[in-house]
Amino acid sequence: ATVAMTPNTAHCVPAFVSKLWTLVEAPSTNDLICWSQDGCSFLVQDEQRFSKEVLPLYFKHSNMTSFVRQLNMYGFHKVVHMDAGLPKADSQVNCVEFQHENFQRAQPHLLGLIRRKVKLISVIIMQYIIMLVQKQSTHTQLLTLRFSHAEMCV
Amino acid sequence: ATVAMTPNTAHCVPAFVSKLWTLVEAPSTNDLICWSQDGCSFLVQDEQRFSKEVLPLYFKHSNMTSFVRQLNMYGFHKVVHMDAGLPKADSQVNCVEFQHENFQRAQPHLLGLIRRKVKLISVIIMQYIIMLVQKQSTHTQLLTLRFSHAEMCV
Amino acid sequence: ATVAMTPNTAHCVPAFVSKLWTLVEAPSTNDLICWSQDGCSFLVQDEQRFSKEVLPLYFKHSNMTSFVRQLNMYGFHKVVHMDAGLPKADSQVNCVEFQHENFQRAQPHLLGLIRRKVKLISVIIMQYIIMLVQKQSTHTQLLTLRFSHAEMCV
DNA sequence: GCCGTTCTAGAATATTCGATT
DNA sequence: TAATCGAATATTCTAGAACGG
Repeated sequence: ATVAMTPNTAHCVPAFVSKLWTLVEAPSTNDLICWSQDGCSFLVQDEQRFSKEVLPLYFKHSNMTSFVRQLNMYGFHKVVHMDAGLPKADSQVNCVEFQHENFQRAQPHLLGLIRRKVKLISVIIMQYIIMLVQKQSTHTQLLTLRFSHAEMCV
Repeated sequence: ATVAMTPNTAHCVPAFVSKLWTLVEAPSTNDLICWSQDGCSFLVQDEQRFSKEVLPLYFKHSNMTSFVRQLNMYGFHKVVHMDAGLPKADSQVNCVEFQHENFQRAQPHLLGLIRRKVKLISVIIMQYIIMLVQKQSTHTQLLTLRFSHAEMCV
Repeated sequence: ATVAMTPNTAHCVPAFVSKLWTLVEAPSTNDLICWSQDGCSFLVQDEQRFSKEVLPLYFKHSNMTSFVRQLNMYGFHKVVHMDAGLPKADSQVNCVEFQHENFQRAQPHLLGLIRRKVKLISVIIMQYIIMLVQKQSTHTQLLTLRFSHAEMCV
């Protein structure tokens, strides 16, 4: 099953999300990427084979890190397992799980709610402050300038 | 019994606490770590075997001191026994007991209340700044208000 | 060849850097990690095998991403190849290269100059604020006190 | 101009070591 | 002395930044 990728003004599904859905649904690659049992997350069974064999079929790269960067950019979160990082038994080797509240099996109508992240205003402000800081030669100058009593009292 | 460990949500159980609960509950290691009789604390019966055999199954180390550091970081306290410091009878050798008001047998719903100690004040300040930010409608307004106009124009 | 890891007052080599040097020098793993031809950088030939077979021998993990995070933390930079991102010929598959001006073949005396990155000035300022905060009893006091000229001039 | 890819950094927890009480 | 904590590095997950399409 695939999902429309064309921009439908209001509720279009981003290209990445659409590809991801197709990827998880595809029976041919279910041994490498598939839904979790309850359908609320998806699993990558063998990170190494997945990145080299499956990713280039959908994206312009074969790096797990780029795939994860996109997942985070769209608000997905890694599901942490109890045995994370421990020397693994063969049965449990290399299982990665990601989740997003609007990415669920049999719920394609939710996909349009998944949005790419943009910068927060707070981040923009902090960056502005840091830029100012870097232009100052001494700490005292900077600190005197920045936080004055009157400004901080709401 | 296991406890959900998903990060980044509001009321999730920290990974360490989740692992600890699993560890104490696990029947297979009840001879080394188990609940106390009243279920209000847990006991480590043989520190040496526990650290070498059980810890590496859940953590990236096999040191009792690292385990204790984490316990203290999450607000657990050692329960001091009356015979502490005395030459120990064989029956009492190597018994360590730790306690936390929200870590009790058959009360997993309390685990979410166990919090890692952090420098909370920094968070409070950041939230305060963010709150200030969110009260402003435009960037220019905000910047003018917070930090004097002259300073922000680089 | 190994490098002393003991803190020698002034110019001790950080544990990570020492391990990295040992790792690159070790003849037994030269097929997976070795010096570049000119000795000014090092190469990881097969990222997948390297991460699973070599990393756990030196670190508490087997993730390339954790290794790269440390490299960046110590000021190493990835050397970008011209064929990055292209469909790779078999001979060139999976070759990763990193470089640091003080990490060179036959120059172990430079290793002490490699330093872990520390927090940015903005963070230091925040911590200073926190220290001030902890001296105050109430929020109102704190906010007024915090950002006044006199307090911030160290 | 937004999205995708890559390299690097931020932020929180984890581990170690030594100081404090 | 024993229990707790501070601080530095280590590991993990997520985000910033630069660049190109």
